[in-house]
Amino acid sequence: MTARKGKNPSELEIFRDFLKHQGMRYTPERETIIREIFSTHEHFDVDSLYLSIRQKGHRISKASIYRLIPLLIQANLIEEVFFEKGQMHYEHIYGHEHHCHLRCKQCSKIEEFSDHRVAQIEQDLEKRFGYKVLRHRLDVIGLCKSCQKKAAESS
Amino acid sequence: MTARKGKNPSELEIFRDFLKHQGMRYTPERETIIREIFSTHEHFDVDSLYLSIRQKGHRISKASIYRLIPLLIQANLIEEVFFEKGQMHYEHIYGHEHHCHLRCKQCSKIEEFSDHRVAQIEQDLEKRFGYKVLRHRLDVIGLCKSCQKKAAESS
DNA sequence: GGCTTATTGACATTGAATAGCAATTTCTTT
DNA sequence: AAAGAAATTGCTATTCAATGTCAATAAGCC
Repeated sequence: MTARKGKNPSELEIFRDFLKHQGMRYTPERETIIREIFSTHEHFDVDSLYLSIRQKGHRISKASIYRLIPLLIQANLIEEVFFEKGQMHYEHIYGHEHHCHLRCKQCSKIEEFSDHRVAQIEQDLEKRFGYKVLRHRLDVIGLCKSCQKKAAESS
Repeated sequence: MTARKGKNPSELEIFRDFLKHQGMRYTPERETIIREIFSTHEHFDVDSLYLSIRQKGHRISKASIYRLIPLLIQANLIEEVFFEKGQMHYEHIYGHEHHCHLRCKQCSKIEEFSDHRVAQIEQDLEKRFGYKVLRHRLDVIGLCKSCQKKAAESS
């Protein structure tokens, strides 16, 4: 399906360049973690990432994950999505169509969507405030269909 | 300026009703905390709120603040804005014109803005996904004018 | 291969947020 | 207005995500 024609650099190549530029080193541990992050398009937190890496038989310490995340953010490969139950949640943004989130306040279900009007808003903001816009995060919070039904029944 | 004509209930009245509805109690401690939150339109975190309450001579424990915040969120009086340096930041949403944030990635400066197109997006989402939309949060991240200048100089 | 220095992993530490509990205080019910 | 049931407060102890420390290891350059 997504036949990569060798034109876009992979996330690993990008990160390798990023590290070299900073005088840092490319290690097997870092590669393993990045491969795992990019193996799905799901959101993740440090704990779930750690577990899925372990389940695949790799022995990597949690500290290495914690240390890698700020670097991946700096390299624009992942970003913070939301903070829930005491843990930050992330998702990779490279190689993944940008999208916004529609979240149910009650059951935490998430729908993804995108809307070109946000890009227009960004352009206007650049003109109005003189910012160079890098990215945005739009979270819409509401009640999903079934939670509305439940709420109506219990009133 | 903002002559309150007694028509809109105050945040305290709303919260009082909310508490009664839940079988909970209205206490002087809760009133003091709410008054402090609504005395400015600034963002706050638990620590800064605790300090400003103490500076006004009130003796309220931090635990009471931590316990009150989820209630205020439930009552739709405040909401989480962003998580930074290990602390959640909040702002009150009742009695305060809704707005979005344009944040500088480098220096953390924040510009507030609002845009009617977001309301249109919400309406479309309700139709498309069958959600009842309650609110949204749009954070645009970029580089402010002076940080762009700095970046250009040091390249 | 050898050298410099970043990185790893294990453990200790920090600090925001939560839980437990006795002493109070609210609020309803006489 | 007084009493009683139950929620709340403030203190302390606890949890646990995230960070710091440091010796051992390994990457990357010559």
